[in-house]
Amino acid sequence: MPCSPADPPRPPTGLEIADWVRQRIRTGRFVPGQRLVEVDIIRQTGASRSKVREALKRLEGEGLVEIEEFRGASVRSSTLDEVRQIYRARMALEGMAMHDFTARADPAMIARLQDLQDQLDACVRDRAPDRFGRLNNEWHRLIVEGSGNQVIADHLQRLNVPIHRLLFESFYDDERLKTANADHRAMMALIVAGDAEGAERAMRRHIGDGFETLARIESEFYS
Amino acid sequence: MPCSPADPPRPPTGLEIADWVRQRIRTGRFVPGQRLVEVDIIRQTGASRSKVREALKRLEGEGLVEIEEFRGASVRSSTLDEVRQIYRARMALEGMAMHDFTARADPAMIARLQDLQDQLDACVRDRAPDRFGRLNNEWHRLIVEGSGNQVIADHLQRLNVPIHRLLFESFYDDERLKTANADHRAMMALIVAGDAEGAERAMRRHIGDGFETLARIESEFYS
DNA sequence: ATGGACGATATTGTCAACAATCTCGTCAGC
DNA sequence: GCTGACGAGATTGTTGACAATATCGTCCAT
Repeated sequence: MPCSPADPPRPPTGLEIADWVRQRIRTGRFVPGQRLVEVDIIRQTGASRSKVREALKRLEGEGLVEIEEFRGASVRSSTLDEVRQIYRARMALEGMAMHDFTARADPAMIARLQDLQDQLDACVRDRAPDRFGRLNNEWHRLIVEGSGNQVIADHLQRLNVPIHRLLFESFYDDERLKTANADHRAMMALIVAGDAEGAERAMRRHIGDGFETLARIESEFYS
Repeated sequence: MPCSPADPPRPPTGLEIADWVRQRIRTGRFVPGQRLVEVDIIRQTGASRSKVREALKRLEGEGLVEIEEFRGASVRSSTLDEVRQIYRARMALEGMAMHDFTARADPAMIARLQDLQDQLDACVRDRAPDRFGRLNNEWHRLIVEGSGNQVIADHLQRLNVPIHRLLFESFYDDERLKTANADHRAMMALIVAGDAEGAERAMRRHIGDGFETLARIESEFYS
């Protein structure tokens, strides 16, 4: 079993450290307000201090982390109003992505989307909110990637990081799960019909409804 | 003349260096493809090397510069297709900002907007495309700031940096100047009438037309 | 017990020296 | 003249030591 000779213990790069921290923020392993002490990250990742500092600066630029002089980095927390603003931006950008996707979609992409849709239907039948959440993210990502607009894709990816957990939360409400899936099916129909404007409107409504549900569920967590 | 005792030669911070470089990229003092040599920036700004490197990394995160290992930073250049994608994102976000502005606008904001509009009219009469460009930027910024959505404002600011020069270019076409100003006046009317959806559609058309004009003018500069 | 001054420790910010790599001119060989 | 190897200088990447500041426990006076 010849193991490849050129990949053993390579020290992580700044980008990798940033990914590592970002991942942990997304999944809730690092919670808002938590301090990110350089030495701890060094110990856990094996990176050098420069790389860790570089990564934290990068995450500050993304708005994920707050850095105070001589007090270091901590996970930034969002207010409910900021979440609302993020959802508003998502409505705009994902709506536009849906518009362009519909105008460009070829049969192969539509087939991939249909495949995902079938799996989502199965999740609704089986009451599998967690899996539904994952596939739902895939579904949205497919639309955005298929829109042919990498700029919008990048900005959406950044917007989604701070609300990653919330993107799963609302599907534990069975009613919301069904509504969301019905939205998806309706959008599929509009895509197939080539109705770009209709699909865009539907996407915006869909995301707007998602926030309303969320606001009801989560409002207790915010001031 | 007591000069304040606590502001003498303070070394620039990383953020200030980033602003300094960003400004020079925006105004075309640094052109796409140009190498940004650390020592040169140090000499011109008086910052330490750490700060300069920090600033360049930050700008890389913003997509403004490209950093290659052991080759350093250079100003990233955009293809025409990327400019198109940026304009598409602007249509989405500024459209949404216009929607929310119209729904929220109070008399004071509308008055400030009207004031700017009067000055824009004067520029059209006087054939002052340069001043028109500056005031036009102000006009758009006022809409976005007044929308009450800082997230959208931030993302738009980032989107605008690489196309800053282009935002002035098309107004040297007298026809475009008049059309754009007519768009503005029409949007003002929709805002006053409280027609948020109409204003959003108008803004999207306005930006879309801006790109079309640009694409005609500038297409020769891109492959 | 309480509040405030003090100091030890922990943590972050800065800098300069050194290492790694690239760039570009030079020159030998064909 | 052309090509490719070579090497000096230029530029970037990395590390470690040191400085500046914050944190938190301790002790003393009241």
